[in-house]
Amino acid sequence: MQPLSSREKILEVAERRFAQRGYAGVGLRELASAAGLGKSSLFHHFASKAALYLAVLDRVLERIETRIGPALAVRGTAGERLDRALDALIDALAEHPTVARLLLRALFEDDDLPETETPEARAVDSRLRALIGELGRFIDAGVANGEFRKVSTGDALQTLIGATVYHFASGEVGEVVTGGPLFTREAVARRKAEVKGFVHHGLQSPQPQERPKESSQ
Amino acid sequence: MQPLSSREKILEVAERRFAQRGYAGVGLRELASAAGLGKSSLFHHFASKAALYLAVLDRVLERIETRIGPALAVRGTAGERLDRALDALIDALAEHPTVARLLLRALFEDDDLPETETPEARAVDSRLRALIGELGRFIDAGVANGEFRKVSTGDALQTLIGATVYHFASGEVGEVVTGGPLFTREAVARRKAEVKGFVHHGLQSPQPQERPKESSQ
DNA sequence: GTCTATATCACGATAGAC
DNA sequence: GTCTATCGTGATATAGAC
Repeated sequence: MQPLSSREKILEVAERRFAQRGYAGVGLRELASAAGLGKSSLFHHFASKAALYLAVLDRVLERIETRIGPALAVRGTAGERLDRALDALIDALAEHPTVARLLLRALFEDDDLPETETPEARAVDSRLRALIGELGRFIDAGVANGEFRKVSTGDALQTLIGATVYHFASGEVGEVVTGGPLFTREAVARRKAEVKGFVHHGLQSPQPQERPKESSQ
Repeated sequence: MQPLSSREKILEVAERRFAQRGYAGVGLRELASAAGLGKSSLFHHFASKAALYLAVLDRVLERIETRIGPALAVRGTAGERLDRALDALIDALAEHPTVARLLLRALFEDDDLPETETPEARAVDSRLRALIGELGRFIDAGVANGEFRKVSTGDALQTLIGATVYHFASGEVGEVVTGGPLFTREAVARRKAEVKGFVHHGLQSPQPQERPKESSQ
């Protein structure tokens, strides 16, 4: 693998910084020098700070798409496909702590961006809508064929996003809640199992007072 | 009710601004004039921007505590108490769109604050830990008496936080996902029902291909 | 308790040499 | 494609009059 181009190096550094401190919290001077460049050189590669931020977001969404698309395309019951999609999504989020944080910050940092009518912004927006639409149609299909309960598709999707994206973005608070790190192999594997278990069976056991000592972990 | 004191007015305005644009995105000048004051007068009421931010957070956590505490203290099965706690939490989050956003931003904006060793910061931290501990012990109890599945307490708690806090913080993205507003009375009521339904029954129906047309909405 | 004025600094962005 | 220098602006915070 050849060494990173300046553009790629900038994107890499920017992803970490934006995930950690948010759009407004990152200064281009600091970012440039962390990428081994002078501040002005950034403007040769990206038209503005907002354009750089959107390029970072786009790259992350593209990575997630690449993982989830094939998982949803697999044949099988809706339950099986859901398991695969959750595994793929969690793998994408667990790959690096920046991913979930960027996604979660992007929820409300739209307000922060100076212009929202640029072509880059519309590209990110349509990528996100495509991903949401894909997952939504998939849940709909499961409800339609009777395999899933008659849930509100949108609310179910929100719950799944919360269970995955929020979790891996939750940082120190999440470590307090779970009592340990979030990104070790064991923690990620446990999260996958717990989310799938929660989705499949629900929190409340079907037989309240019966054989309380058997279920798998 | 007497008119708001300057301090209260500042806290009110600051809560909206910090929720909307984040810690780094808010300028004290703009904030002060929105509160009807000169910029320098803020420093008479709060020692620094960070202290103001922490005061805002503390006030929000206090409001949530006030709602959830009584709900958890009620007698009943773990399932009933869970329903009450979820209702109380969702009511607190739905009261004003700032609440969930502030909480979610607080997850990662700790990195943004200049000092984390001030007494105010420790007050917020201990308030948060108390709330988490309370909810955790409550789930533990439900698992211990066999009413809940043998889930990982921390992961279940993370899922519940995601289903509630994330949802009401999700803004425009959440509106795209659910296909409508998040804070209308109907949307909040539907969210309560969906979250409780999801928690109780799980997404996958117990009898995959049977009576697919009956369950409640 | 609020104000004006100011100190100090960092920000995003541009100009233009090399 | 990277650099130095600089513009204009707005940031947090302080000093001190009223």
